[in-house]
Amino acid sequence: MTIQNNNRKKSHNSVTIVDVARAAGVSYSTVSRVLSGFEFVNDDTRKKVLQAAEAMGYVVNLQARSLAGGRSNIIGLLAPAINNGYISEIVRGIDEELARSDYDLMLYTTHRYAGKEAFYVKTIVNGLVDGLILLAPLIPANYMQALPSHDFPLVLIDQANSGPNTTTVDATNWQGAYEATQYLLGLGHRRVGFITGYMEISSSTERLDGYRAALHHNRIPIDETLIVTGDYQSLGGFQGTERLLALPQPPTAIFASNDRSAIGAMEAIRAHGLHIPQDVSVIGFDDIPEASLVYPKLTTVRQPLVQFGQVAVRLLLEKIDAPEKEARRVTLATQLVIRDSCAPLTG
Amino acid sequence: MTIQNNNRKKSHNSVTIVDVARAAGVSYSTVSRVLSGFEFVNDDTRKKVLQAAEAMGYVVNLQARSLAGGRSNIIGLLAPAINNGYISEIVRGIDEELARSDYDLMLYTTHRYAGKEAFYVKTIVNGLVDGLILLAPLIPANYMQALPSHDFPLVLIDQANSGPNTTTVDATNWQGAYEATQYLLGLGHRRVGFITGYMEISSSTERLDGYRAALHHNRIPIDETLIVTGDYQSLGGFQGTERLLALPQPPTAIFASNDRSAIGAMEAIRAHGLHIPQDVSVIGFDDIPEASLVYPKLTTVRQPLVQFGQVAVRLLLEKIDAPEKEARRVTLATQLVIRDSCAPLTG
DNA sequence: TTTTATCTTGCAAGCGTTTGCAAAATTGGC
DNA sequence: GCCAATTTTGCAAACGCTTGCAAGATAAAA
Repeated sequence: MTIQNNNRKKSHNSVTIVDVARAAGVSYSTVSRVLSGFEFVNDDTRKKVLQAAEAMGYVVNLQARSLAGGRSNIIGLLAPAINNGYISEIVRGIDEELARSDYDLMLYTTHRYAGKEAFYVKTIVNGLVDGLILLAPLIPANYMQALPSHDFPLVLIDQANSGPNTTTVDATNWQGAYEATQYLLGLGHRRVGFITGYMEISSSTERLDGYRAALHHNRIPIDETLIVTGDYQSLGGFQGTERLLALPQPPTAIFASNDRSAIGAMEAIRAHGLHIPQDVSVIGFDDIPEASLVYPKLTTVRQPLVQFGQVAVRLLLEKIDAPEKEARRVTLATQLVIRDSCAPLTG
Repeated sequence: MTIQNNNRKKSHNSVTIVDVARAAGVSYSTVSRVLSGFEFVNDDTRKKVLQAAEAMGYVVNLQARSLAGGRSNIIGLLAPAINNGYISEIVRGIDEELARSDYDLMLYTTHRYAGKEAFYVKTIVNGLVDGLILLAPLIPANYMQALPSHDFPLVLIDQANSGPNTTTVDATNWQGAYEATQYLLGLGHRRVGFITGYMEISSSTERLDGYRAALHHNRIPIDETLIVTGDYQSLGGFQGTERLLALPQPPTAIFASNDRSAIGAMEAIRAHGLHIPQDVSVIGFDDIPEASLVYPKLTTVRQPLVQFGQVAVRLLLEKIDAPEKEARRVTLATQLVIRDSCAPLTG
């Protein structure tokens, strides 16, 4: 039984369209029309209104606008967290692209909502935002079922497990993993350890498949003991690597499903007194900013992270403008970035 | 002259308090009172309403609530960007603390608003958010003057140049810089280069002062050529270091005003074919996650970044509950974190 | 000049809440 | 069992905006 706090006076002495209307000598609906860009307004009237609004320092009240059925000009972003390079690069892309439109960003971190996704999505979406970006959600369905309508503007980033009719942006995970593995094989490695990502997420399985395919095409039998389960986290990479190094025949190269786990792997390797890349080569995936900060600089498969965000926003705005339009899936190309963490197999 | 897009039907088939009221057999104001925790409601009524709301999947419409004078339960964060460890650590703290309350976060990156801060702050604040956090703003006044009332809930992080009556959280910049310099001097260094931060920001001047004070207390004359201007960015650190190394008598240690510029400094040093810490010691400030990723691991002055965010939120919520209360300034302690980038002066 | 099509504008209703005010119901004291 | 004090409820008026409808202006056509 909470105590109500009543001291919130309506101190918004703010200028409303009514004030502007009075100053400009027109009706408030005309002001509304000018301000929301309606076509059929006399140019003189428009000018008058705009001037008055400017002079009085009018700013729109987004709440009211969106309550009345207009747009809130806010889009929601649901991300697992924001404390890692992967996500913050994507968010940067989102932010940059949003800056070109006049939308603002509402940020939700999903760790808060474990188990109550549906409820929170409802709250979010209940008028507040015009569209929603889901960034690498574990189980997209949890969120999607809470959406108010089937064609509520929604874009998924980096998650392909979401049914056919969903707008998605992701990268060529399979291809990227294939090339990375190929690269390692080209350096002479035959025992290539693989640390998986979090296997609920589609990118993880795609990367694993790419790895398998590359071995297969090179007629290298797949040794299942070389495939260890990770979780896209640094610690997972560390632990997975420890298991790999404890093998009777440890790998000479390790392909980690993302850079974070690759960084964990590097630590584990060093903890074993081994050198990178002389003793063990390491390759990652993502090319987060940290990848070129670690020593040795990490060879990795670049995903165009910033572009993920930009494209997602563009797709979302499209969808907002035309909700009935067909969903699209945009797959961006990955690219092998060779730095210092891989060496040819010697001996 | 934009084309109006009218296809946004009110498809919010959402449950409103009126629906809940009907189902529970009470008036909608009673529902409102139950839902916003008003005291004087009969327990049975309360139960009935809560049940009905639950059963119907009611979720509040934040727009309407806040328009009608309630709280939006959203706080705004104005940050320069989000693509660096410094900020994302703080945001993490904010997010964590927010998760414990039931507030949500609206994120604004200020780079979008260059020169129009006042206008955007007005928009933001115009009903949308219950309070505002300003993260390391260059010129706080630009934002503050746009606030609707003098005691609109506002907290500044890491910016002390904001007049006396502002709630602020920052760290012991002077002290931290003093200790870092002291540490370098203790290692025998006498020529300690200093790369400043962006000098518009109070932390920059405080750190510079701390550096000066430490030299002074050790009776080491201050060589102004050893103090070069940076901007808290990696590139600034790089360029500053190049100037330092080009000096007739280059420094044997470099104190960069933050980790980003320290990382830039390290690159410059390596680019000159010198080794860290054997040839030049480097010390940073902040202890962002990247600091322990680089090679060698960066010795630095830790700021409790996550805590910045947490404390800021707590102060802000306090302020929201009691806007008339006195402003406070909370200064958190820094701490020297010794890693591998500094060595005793040899020869 | 009249008629008709096309622009412009204003009015009023409504979006989903909160909250002041007053009426109704309950409680307690005699 | 009655009256006053207190608790509980409902009504109605905002909050600031959008938008369908209809009327008034204006331009084009006849």
